[in-house]
Amino acid sequence: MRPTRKDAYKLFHEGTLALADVERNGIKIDVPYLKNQSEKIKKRIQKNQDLFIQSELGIAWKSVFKEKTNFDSGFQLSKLFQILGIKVKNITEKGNISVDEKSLNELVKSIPEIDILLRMRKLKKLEGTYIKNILESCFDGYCHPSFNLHKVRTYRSSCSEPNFQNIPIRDKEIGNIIRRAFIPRQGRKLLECDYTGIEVRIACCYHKDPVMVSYIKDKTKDLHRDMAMQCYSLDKDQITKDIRYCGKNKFVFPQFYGDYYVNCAKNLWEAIDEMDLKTAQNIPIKEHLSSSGIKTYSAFEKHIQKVEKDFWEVKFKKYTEWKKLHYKRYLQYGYFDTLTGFRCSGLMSRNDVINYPVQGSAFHCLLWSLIQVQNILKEKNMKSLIVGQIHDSIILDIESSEEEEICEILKNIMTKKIIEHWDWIIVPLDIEIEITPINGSWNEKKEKSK
DNA sequence: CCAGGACGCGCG
DNA sequence: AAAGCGCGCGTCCTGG
Repeated sequence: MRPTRKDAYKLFHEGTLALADVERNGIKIDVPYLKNQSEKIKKRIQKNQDLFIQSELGIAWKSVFKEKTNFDSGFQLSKLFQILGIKVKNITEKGNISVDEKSLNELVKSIPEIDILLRMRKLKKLEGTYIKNILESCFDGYCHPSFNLHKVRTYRSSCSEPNFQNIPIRDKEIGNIIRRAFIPRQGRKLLECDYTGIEVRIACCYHKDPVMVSYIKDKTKDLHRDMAMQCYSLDKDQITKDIRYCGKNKFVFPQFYGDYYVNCAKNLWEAIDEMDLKTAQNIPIKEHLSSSGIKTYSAFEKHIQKVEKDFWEVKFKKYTEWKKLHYKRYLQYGYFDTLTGFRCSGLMSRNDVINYPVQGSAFHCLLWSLIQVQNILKEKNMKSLIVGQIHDSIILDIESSEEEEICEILKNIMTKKIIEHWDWIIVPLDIEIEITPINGSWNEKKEKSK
């Protein structure tokens, strides 16, 4: 760890103490539920395996690998594909046949039993990585993950034994099963408080791009929607939730992290069929693109290249200037300092240099807030407890009667006090609060009405 | 037999 | 010229 200033040292010193409290508090686990689920999931895995063995692919697998057959082995599967002459588009970094979910999904049409294999993988991940691990690390019904501040290059935190920061949520079915196991103490609620779009906002504090700042300050503006419009050549009234999602996750964020138009174009294009994208007026996107003169993939790629050029050279000119200057300074000095006072040095790629300071400082906003909230809870002798942290969110186990006071404290610290504390924060910060019912589990969290 | 590489996959 | 950032953890597999 290389703090360059006293306040940076202080942040991590106090952060360590506060996180030690969080670790000691622990999060309550519904152990009987989890044990029951473990059995159920194991049975489902077995059922799928029985089904797969009898499938054409399963039989071929057995005839090739005999007693060594192992349906968990990606190595065997890629060998099998080679032998059977099954073509797979994607390859791994080391040049081997890729058998990840995306590659396999492309084969489902011609080999339907692949679906069973994918199902098995999902359930095994759930049981092996989550259910089993949480049960094993549970002590007296409480799980006490370790929150580390000394292990990440960007000065973010990490979490282990178990890793509380990667509990499934994107896959609804899997997410519900596992999050149902995280519960509040008797008669209480779980509360999760997120910083909304913290990395984009903290990036503004570095590049100070006026266009980006106005996107954040002006609530009628919407960058993800605007970029979705440009990428798919649409008007405002043609945008749907799915189309905006693609603008956000297949153009804007990848671009911020340093991706380039070839990948973006590919992902935006593939999403059209995968998600069956249609305009709000129900016109299929490819049809729409075609009538706007973009008839082939190659034309689409050229179009996205132009969108990218406009994005960085026209729209966010000042952002681009910062990236250039910041990287140049790194090349000159061999290091750079974050706004929060930490030094990053050593060999880094251009993308690393641009991303590290933002990722680190964004987390430091969360850490600083967590420390303040923890101190207030102690000073006021409150019963609510902080039980976890996930990069841009704090999770509390709250006494119901303290709910309103807790929300006030969170809002005050995370959106007001922090701006007073760090004068380099030049954009407003905002939070979102989600709460479970009394005795409700983590999968029942709902946004608190304001 | 163990350590570590490779891969896959979960989250922000 | 390069070509998306950060983690932890499970399994399989190879090489010492």
